Amino acid sequence: MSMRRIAADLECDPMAIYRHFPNREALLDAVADLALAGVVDPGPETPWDQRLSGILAAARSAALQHPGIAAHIAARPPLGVHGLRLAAGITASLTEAGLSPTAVVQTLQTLIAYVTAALAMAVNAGVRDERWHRVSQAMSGLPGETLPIVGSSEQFTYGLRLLLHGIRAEAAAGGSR
Amino acid sequence: MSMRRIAADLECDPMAIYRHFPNREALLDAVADLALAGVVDPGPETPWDQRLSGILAAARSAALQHPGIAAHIAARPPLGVHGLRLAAGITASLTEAGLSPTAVVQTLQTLIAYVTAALAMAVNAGVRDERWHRVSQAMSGLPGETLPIVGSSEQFTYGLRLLLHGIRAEAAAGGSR
DNA sequence: ACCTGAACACCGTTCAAGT
DNA sequence: ACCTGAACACCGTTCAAGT
Repeated sequence: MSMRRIAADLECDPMAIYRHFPNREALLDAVADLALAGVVDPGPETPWDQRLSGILAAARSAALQHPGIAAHIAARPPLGVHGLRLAAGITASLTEAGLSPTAVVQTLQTLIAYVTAALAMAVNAGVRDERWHRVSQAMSGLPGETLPIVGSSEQFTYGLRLLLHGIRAEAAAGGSR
Repeated sequence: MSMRRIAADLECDPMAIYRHFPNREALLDAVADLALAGVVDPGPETPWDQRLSGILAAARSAALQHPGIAAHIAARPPLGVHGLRLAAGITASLTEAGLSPTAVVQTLQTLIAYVTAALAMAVNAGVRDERWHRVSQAMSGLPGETLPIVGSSEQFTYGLRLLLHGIRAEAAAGGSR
């Protein structure tokens, strides 16, 4: 929620917020970046794939700890200091993996797309989205109990593993280009 | 935009809409599904990876032809008739690829996450998001002209290729499980 | 010069009042 | 019984009026 709601929680006039931020979006950007402050980059000593997974998983769980802001993180490019710091870590990992500069940027975009979507799913799925449950049941015919939960960290890890396979294949195929 | 706006365009009372749909979300779900009506599934004769790419790319471009509804498609599970039809096509492709039933459901979720995120990027990036441009520049040091455009179909295809690599690897590793 | 809060132009939805 | 539209409880933001 926002502006009036935040102002009420802060026990101040709604307009006082506009003294500090030009608009609602700027305020949410700032909060979003703050939510990523605690995410640690394992750094260049860690193997690139572990570093990559580490950053992405940590960013995901950090965002989920502030569910109110997760939707906004999911919707905007990471231009705050912490967002850029993590993007730099991912970029370094991908470069170390052997991708060309162009491939690094494309893969960075793909990864951010994936994390934000996984985040969005986790947020508006609660923990188990009844709607998703119905899709899965309709498709698979599996009993409900064994289905992977939408937006779960297991589900996130699975998709990330697919992408890591792709990155390795891409690096092997065109690394020097 | 919505309810009052739609009613104005329809030249009717805003409340008349509530005679046909219980709420705004139900209306948008219906419109979203309609937007996917024209997406054709190449069908089982087509090799699974081409079928998969075909469905996803077609769904993406169909959604982008109605930019007003793309954001909603990006935010909700595909439970309309056309959404389920496409999900069934994807499921069939993944099964043919050799994934286990559980892997099929997990991969389906991953793919939908990716498409919806790519869609969201394309929508709120216009065609070239100045914010994204800044991230990419900060990261890569490449001249702006050569950067892949955020939310472009080339960018979409690149990420999809990564995922297809992952699916093939997964099928080869654990197909019979 | 600074800050407050009334006011503007919205929104989705409810529900009493009309037919 | 059906439908309309006034009203409710919001929203982000502007801007005139106060100090």
